[in-house]
Amino acid sequence: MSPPKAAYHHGDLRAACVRAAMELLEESGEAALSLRAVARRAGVSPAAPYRHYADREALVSAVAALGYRELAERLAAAHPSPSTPEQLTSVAVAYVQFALERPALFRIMFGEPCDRDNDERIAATAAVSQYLREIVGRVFPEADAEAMATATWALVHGLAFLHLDGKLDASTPSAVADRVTAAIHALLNATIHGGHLAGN
Amino acid sequence: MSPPKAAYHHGDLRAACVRAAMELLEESGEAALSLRAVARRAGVSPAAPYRHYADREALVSAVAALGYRELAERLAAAHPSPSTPEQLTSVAVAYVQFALERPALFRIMFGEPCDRDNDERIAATAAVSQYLREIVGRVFPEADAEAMATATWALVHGLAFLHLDGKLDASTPSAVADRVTAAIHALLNATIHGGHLAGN
DNA sequence: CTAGAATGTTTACGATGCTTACATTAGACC
DNA sequence: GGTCTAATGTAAGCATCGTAAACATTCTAG
Repeated sequence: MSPPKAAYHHGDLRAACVRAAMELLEESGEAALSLRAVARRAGVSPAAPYRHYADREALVSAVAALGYRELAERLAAAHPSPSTPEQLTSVAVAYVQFALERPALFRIMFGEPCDRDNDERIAATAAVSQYLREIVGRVFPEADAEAMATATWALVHGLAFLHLDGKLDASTPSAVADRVTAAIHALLNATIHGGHLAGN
Repeated sequence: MSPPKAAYHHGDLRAACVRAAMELLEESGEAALSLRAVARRAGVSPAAPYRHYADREALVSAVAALGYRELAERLAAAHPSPSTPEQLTSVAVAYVQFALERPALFRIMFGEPCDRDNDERIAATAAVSQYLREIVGRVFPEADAEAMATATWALVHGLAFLHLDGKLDASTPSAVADRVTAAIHALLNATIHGGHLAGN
């Protein structure tokens, strides 16, 4: 059907590996994500994936890159182009919920020493970063865009991890959404002893 | 010398294991942290650690717990009891720098599916959380303490991870400190289209 | 149709986590 | 002091893993 040009013996082992890896990850967590298991699931010998991925980490990076793309979709689905703090908040909630719905994937995307040489990965995270910067620029036009984008990403990213690690209660999605919303509002409304902080 | 009561065959394998594990972690990263390597370094048979730790994860949890304690010390050293935003910021910088100086440890503390049954670990993270809440209560007495503490921790935690993962440049400590400071200031000074956000 | 390149397979090695059965030693009791 | 028991460490072994090398198969170009 599609032009991925049906391949030799298997069909398209390269893609099948990422797919199998993603499935294993979602089904049984990161511990279950072994190259051998991926090969088994793809119906192929244990050494076959090495024709397409230099080592285990290369495969993991490919999975992470896919994860970034899916995260981007998810954020866009929450709101295509937020321009108010409320809309920004809904994107933040989507970010955290993505992390909670796919914890193993999220950990692979962010919780591992990352492969800085993987182009796919670099491009994917640059896209997320870029997307965030645009949003922040719209929502906080008066702020230092760079610093504000960093702060926003960090805030949301931190909320995701703290929930993921059980540091914050994540038993129900709505509790999470409320906490994320409250945290963002608290920060934005913070009045420092009634005044403003000295400029950066 | 000290009263740790010299033990049986080894001396104090339990403690020696955490120490060896921490060393391996700092020297060669998480990948090098195997139970066998720990046993080797402690000069003991590969199965010996199992007398003290049910499995690999139990040892890792012990290392993480130690990490929490060291992080707490580090934060206290930055400022014993911060009560201004500037002092809070210096604690935040210390948090991020701890993560960058001991990346493997930090990842083990926060980047792994955590063992929720480990008392040491629970107590240690509760302490950090409690400490943060006190600070925030002093610095932002008018804010919703709960939400504000959450937001602050998340912001700092997120900054740590984004630097750790190369999403933000962490080449020099001062660049990191500047960015952390700028991010916090940007958020606290954010004027949402000139106004405030609707209550919680 | 043939040759070479691309793709998978077999087999093997060393390392790991963990279990079971066994050996040693420390310390309590008499 | 001598003996018993439980705490501690050892030996040996299993299943799994990542990865490499040699080999086989199949696609594609000429």
